[in-house]
Amino acid sequence: MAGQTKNKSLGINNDPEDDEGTIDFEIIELLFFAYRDFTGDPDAILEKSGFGRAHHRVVHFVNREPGMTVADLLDTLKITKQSLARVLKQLIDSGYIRQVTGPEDRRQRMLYTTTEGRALARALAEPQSRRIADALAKAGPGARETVKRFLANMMNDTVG
Amino acid sequence: MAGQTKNKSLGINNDPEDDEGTIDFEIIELLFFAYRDFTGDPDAILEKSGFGRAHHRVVHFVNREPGMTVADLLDTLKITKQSLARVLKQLIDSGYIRQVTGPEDRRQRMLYTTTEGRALARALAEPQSRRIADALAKAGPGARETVKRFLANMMNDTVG
DNA sequence: CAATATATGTCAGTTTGGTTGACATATTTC
DNA sequence: GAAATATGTCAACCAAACTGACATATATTG
Repeated sequence: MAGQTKNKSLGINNDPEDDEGTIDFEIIELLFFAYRDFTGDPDAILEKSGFGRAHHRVVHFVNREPGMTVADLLDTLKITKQSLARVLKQLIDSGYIRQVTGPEDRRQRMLYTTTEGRALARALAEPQSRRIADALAKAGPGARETVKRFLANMMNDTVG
Repeated sequence: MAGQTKNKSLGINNDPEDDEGTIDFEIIELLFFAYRDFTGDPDAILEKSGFGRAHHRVVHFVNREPGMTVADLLDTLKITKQSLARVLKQLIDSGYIRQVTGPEDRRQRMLYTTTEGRALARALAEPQSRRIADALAKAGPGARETVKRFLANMMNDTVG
């Protein structure tokens, strides 16, 4: 038995072993720490711009898919339009993102990064990209494909 | 050239190709979506308890390292003690976590999950663990070791 | 022993980024 | 012309972080 029994009368658990073997605490925690430090990379740049992580995500996805509509963006971020509104408005007012009335459906607003928005998106992505490259290089050959498959499978809408 | 030139006079970028090859947008986005869906797993359980993700993290780490002090926890979570205070107080008042005065240093409060806290931690970890197991299985043999190395290397304090 | 440092707790106010609900406007579709 | 859709906006609210200030108990140090 791995269990310790002292403190049992207090309802205290001090035995970390019981769940091992059934629950994958190791990768759960690696994901937590890896993602925490990964998202910390752009913070210095964001602070200079006066933006937060919400702005980061918006600039990122608009830059990646130029011409996406507001509805597309809401679907990607899985937030409400009221949440998006403030952040998007600030990015438009600051000149990082522009809206263009949809050519087919004039109700739509197609979103584009400006030159400055594009530069911001790139600056934010750069340290993250470097971190990934280093981590993959140290993880050995073939790591990129394995990690890609793993992460894709972790997503809800994975088909295969 | 991959660039489109229309809209240039408006300062609009609609060319997603420019950065590819230098910035690893693919894995940046896979990480975003994978982590978003991964952290969504426990939400249903948390809602029943009336807790949030902050509570989840506290119960998780206290359960994993029984007897850790408040300072340990702050260092792990990288938040301020004022942020931790409310969440920790709620968990103590609800009977999920207990504090024990440090046997050597009586200023310290060693943290332990109660039986209920342990059950909660396990319930929260279970769907995440299942998601990981499925993703690893589909990612092929050897995926676990590669993913572990990759994630560990993504952390700030990775030595090797 | 007195002074200082440390671990923790708490009060008060602020910020970011999310939520719901209601309603307005322009445009498209039926 | 009526209904549905895409977007925007107002208002209130909430979760979870932040800063700054201060209190208490205990440990360490001069």
